[in-house]
Amino acid sequence: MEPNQHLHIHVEQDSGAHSHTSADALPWADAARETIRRAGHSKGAARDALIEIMSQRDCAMSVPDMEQALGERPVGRASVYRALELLHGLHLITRVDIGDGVARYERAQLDDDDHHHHMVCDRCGVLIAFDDPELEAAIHKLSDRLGFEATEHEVTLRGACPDCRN
Amino acid sequence: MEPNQHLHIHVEQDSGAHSHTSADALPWADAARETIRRAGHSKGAARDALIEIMSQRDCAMSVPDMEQALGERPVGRASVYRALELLHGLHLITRVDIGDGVARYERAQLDDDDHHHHMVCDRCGVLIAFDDPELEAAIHKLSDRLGFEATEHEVTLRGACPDCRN
DNA sequence: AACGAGAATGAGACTCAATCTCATTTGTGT
DNA sequence: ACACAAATGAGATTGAGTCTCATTCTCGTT
Repeated sequence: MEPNQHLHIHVEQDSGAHSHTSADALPWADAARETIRRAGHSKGAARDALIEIMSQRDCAMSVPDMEQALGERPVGRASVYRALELLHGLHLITRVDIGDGVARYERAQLDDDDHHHHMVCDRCGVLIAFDDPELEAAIHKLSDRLGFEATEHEVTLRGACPDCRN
Repeated sequence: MEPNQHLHIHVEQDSGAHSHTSADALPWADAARETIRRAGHSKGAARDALIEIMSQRDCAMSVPDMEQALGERPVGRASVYRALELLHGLHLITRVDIGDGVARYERAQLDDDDHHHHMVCDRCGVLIAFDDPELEAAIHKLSDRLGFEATEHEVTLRGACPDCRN
């Protein structure tokens, strides 16, 4: 029932396949470090290690996940949270909240071509990512009408995944 | 910066005004108690007090909010969480997660005419409820296409509210 | 109305993510 | 190399949420 599995689905409207591999990992790490430098920050080992870890994973990670992934490297809790705060403030990562009281974070997409949301299966706990142009369009139109300048949005579906429906 | 203010907005497409008053409060409390009874549960003072509190508020409440609202009445923490679990399981309340690590709950709408989502202002912390038929339609089409049986969904917009844009 | 099985309750211990403090280490410009 | 500022980490602290278990209450039965 823990979200330890991850899938990615792309809802096709018309075009071809859409890959969700970690091909963008390295460019993201570089872009992140560059953005941080330009924002006037010194470099630091803890933050660098965290960027390294996050660049290697496609799926949303919790802080405990990160601490485990860091393993060898001794990175203090406080530094992890500080780094996440900075990365989030610079829109380099996105916060994902699936409702279990644990914040998760994942790389923000450089091209907003790859923007996506999540479904959580109530039964097996699987976390499935998906993206849907039609949904994005509805959200953009909506925030315009509301006069709300939305810098971020998050959509979470909860229910039974295809496997658990059987 | 705390979500202590609440507004409700309805995005009109065609029809007339839509009220978001607590007119439905009493029917909801009755329906809730009836549903619980039919589900085979005995009645209990703590749960009843909680239903009373929740029926009087339109906006999403956190557990600390509820404990404060209960004030006089001595309701144990455990009973509050148990009652919420039961109410949620019976779809009588909806869980709202605005990303501050505190779960909030609000009455589920009896008619799904009044289903809504939330915007959180990053600056002043105001929590604004809205509903949009177009967004709902996009989500329903989406979950059909995904083969995901979504019993619940949640949309959260983050950014600057109309007031804070100035 | 008294009885008893099972449900509901509450005090408080406990877990764990997240925050805060502050002394120490590291990075950077001079 | 020097000095100041930024980054780091160990550990204390907070606070939401969970768990346990003894007690109280409900409700059908007698």
